[in-house]
Amino acid sequence: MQEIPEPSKRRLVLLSRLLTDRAVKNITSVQIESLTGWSANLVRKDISLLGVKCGASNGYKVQELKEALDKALGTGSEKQKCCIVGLGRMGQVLLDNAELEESAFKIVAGFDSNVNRTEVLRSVFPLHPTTMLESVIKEEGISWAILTVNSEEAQELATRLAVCGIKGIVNYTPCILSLQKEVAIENVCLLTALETLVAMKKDMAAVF
Amino acid sequence: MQEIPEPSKRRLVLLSRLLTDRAVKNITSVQIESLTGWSANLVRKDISLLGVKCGASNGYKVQELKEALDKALGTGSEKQKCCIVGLGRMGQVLLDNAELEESAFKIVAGFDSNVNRTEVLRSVFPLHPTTMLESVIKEEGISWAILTVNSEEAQELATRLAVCGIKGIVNYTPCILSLQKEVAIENVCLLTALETLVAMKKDMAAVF
DNA sequence: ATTTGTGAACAGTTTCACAGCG
DNA sequence: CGCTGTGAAACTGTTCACAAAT
Repeated sequence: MQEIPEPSKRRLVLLSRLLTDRAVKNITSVQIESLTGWSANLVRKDISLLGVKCGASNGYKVQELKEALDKALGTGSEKQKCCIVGLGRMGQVLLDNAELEESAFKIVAGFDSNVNRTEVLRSVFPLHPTTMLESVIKEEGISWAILTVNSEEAQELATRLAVCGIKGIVNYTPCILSLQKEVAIENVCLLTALETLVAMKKDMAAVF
Repeated sequence: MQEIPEPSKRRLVLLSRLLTDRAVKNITSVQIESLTGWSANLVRKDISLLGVKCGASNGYKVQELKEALDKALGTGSEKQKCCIVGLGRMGQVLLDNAELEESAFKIVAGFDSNVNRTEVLRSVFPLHPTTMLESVIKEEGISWAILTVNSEEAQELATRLAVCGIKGIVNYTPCILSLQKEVAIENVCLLTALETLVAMKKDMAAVF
């Protein structure tokens, strides 16, 4: 009994996505290789970590594999509650984002320090002033946060979210958030992503 | 002479960010550890890969370290040209994104298959119909793309970008893009980020 | 016959321990 | 003498090769 490696988890999340809406009944590790670029060997190893055997001479059964993935990834069961912190331009786009419609996630609250916004903006879930952050997160049992505030507020609000017991933050700000390692962070800011692309493509020879 | 490991590159990108606008002259690996969660040993190893020696008994010289990072990461020199593909709600938010203002990146073109949008929307750089994608990218010498189209168009446009010789794509769509591995991809879609957070926090025990 | 599943070998990454330097 | 810089050790993740399964 061992823990699934982090790189494998990241690939398995994407594999689950790859399998959704796929019309075929079966898929082989070689087909997955050609779709993702991960070696067929690696794909098989990753899947074997799930502890299910849903493949044979004609490849994996897509349906069974998808179910095993969702179960292992925690994406299958009931809806995970999220909140949006920061209702500026980016936050507003994510507010009524159809993307999450058929997903395992549900946004149940929005916050902004500008009361004008929380009163004027319309959404299917309630919007609150940031002063209510702690109480609403506790009452609603929110586990995940989407951070779309401006840079000046980012660390302070991240800290408050962490104190609330939030399990993870999707960070749209360019700030490096300093939090205890129990809080997972995914940095999705455009600038960071672009810089990472450049670093990946650059042949950075270590000088040795 | 060896290549810098990918995990190190990703950390170094974030380290560079951490150092910007930092008022202090010096910073130690232990301070970086407390800000980032990476062990001080790892921080020193990462920095040593740059081949510069900018630290001593009172820590690293922030200025020198920052310069070495930007040089190694390719983020220091002249502006990198980017384009936005897809001018829906997300694309529009990124259009006049102040975030890139003082960065190494410059958006020089936007594309959308809806000519209404390319004609009505205002921005400091020109907007073109998607039919112009190949010619504009070639003429402008654009290296990086920000993909904000809807899911249906994502793979087709990614393929066209790859054919143009684009070096990397920041993927805002929930699609898994299939491209030759010369094209770097950073997935920043909200759904993927949330699913990754859940997977990271879940104690996924491999069944052995 | 073809493809999975997996232990063992290999490669990559991180940690450790301590020499060297300001 | 505290902190960096770095080989060597320990650990983690990937590839390989082939037995098992259908």
